[in-house]
Amino acid sequence: METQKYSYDYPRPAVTTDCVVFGFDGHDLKILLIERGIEPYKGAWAFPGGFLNMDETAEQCALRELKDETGLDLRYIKQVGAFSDVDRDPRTRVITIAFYALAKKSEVKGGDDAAKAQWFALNEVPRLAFDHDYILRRTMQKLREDIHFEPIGFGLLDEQFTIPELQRLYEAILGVQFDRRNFYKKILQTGILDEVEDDDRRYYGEHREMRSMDIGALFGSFASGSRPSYPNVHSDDETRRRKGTRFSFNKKRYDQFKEDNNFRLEF
Amino acid sequence: METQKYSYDYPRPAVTTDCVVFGFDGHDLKILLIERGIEPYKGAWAFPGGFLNMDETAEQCALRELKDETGLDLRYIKQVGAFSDVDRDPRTRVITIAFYALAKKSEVKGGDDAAKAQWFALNEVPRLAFDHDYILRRTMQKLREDIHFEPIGFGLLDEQFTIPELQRLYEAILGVQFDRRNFYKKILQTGILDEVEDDDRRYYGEHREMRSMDIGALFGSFASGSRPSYPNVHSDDETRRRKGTRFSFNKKRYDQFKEDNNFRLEF
DNA sequence: GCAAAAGTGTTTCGTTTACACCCATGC
DNA sequence: GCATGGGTGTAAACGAAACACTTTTGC
Repeated sequence: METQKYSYDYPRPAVTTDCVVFGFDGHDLKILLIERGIEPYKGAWAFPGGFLNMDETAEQCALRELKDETGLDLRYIKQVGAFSDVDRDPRTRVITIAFYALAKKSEVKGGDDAAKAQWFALNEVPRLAFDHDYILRRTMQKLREDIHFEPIGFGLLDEQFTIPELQRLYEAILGVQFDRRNFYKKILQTGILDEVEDDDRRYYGEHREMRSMDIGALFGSFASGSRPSYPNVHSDDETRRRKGTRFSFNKKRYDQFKEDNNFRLEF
Repeated sequence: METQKYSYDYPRPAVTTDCVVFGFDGHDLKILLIERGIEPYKGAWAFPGGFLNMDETAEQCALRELKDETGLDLRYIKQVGAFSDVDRDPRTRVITIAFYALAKKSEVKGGDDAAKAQWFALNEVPRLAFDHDYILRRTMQKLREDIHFEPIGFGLLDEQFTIPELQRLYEAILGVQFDRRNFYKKILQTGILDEVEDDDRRYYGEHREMRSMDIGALFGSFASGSRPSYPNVHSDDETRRRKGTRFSFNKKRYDQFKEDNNFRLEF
């Protein structure tokens, strides 16, 4: 190994990114962790992430590391913040920029490809490496705040979903229970959901790409420099007709609704 | 100048902090800028900030640089996020972690001590150096979001204030107008304000220190490692009796109110 | 056919909004 | 004394919350 190749007038911290990936299997909110293969914290679970390259933004770094380490090829992440405690990494001074990402139901199922990556339900998360326990707590806080401003629910569901699925998701994120009738009323009267006709269900596969672009436009504040690519589509059993009336998300009406309501969708 | 003293196996970006300081003079929301004395962007206005030392957190760095460059000795800042565009600094790869801070009315008045520091009303902000225009936009967004979760209004006012002052502040931050009667009703029925008795006003000076500690406890999520110090108290004319009924902020009732209302104080 | 989950309306209550006049202060 | 800003109550409209039964689906 060549050492000491890069020199500067003043000391510099190393900079990494970490990505908290949320997934929802229809009942529980989960996060994706990888088991560390090297010291420090060898054998402990941690968020996917790694060192920043000089020619990429933090967003690009987080997405690249996520793909390398878990096989997940997502496109939209949101920054949680920088974590800069002096001793957070025992090796050297490391500052990390944390993000969270939303994986769709189908992607959660396909996620175990990568060797050491594994989904954990939120209440079964083991003790994590570094300060990742703290980062997780902060990220959960941010997710709960952001859900009022961003269509997070729809980033975690596939194109078509039922209202009870959406309700369970909101309940999992916010940790509360809603009355089913009130939830139906509230979400339907916003007009942001389109009921999916029976005929459309058969063409479900062809709609996927559109759906991806919609979400991209929605998260306008997200990673600006990320290049387009397509998610790993797993046409599992559940893609076919399930019980319940299926809905899809109408971006145009969502934008309209946000403008009319001070950019809030409250539950 | 000795060069190249610090060497690493892999390239590292430089890391800086920037601090957007908000102040409120009773009518306009202002921010504190410094005129750059060196290239790049010599002569342009920018946020106070500078390079991170190896033995300090980003929060500590931002507070230190703020004091060095503007004379403001604040204690509570909140992180906006990391900005990592590859070309945001023409010299070398620089990542900045941005914060915002709240200065009290009295501190705004005393702020011009420092040579090149100057307060600008939000609608009179000049074009800024680096990507600071963008950082400012993002910071304003965050401030508008945070005002629902944190007692930001009270961080920008002195210990005693009138309800119309508080209303003007909310209006300045959110960019909307409220009905005066409804504002009174709403803020008073929360119970988080204590009316200041005439007698108490004379002891105002002695209450200042308590007030500082209250705010510290409130912003529990703020800089954890910051060391205690006391603000520059400017006993200007307005410390003495002004027109209008004066109120102070009751931390205990505020905490209670937040718990009862899902941590939101909506306007 | 039985259990579990989906789907639907109405009433009550509290919150938000709209609105006008008198009072105190400073010039 | 006049202009500016401070201080107060009520009624109407709206949105949130509470609440039970029928239908459909999966086994």
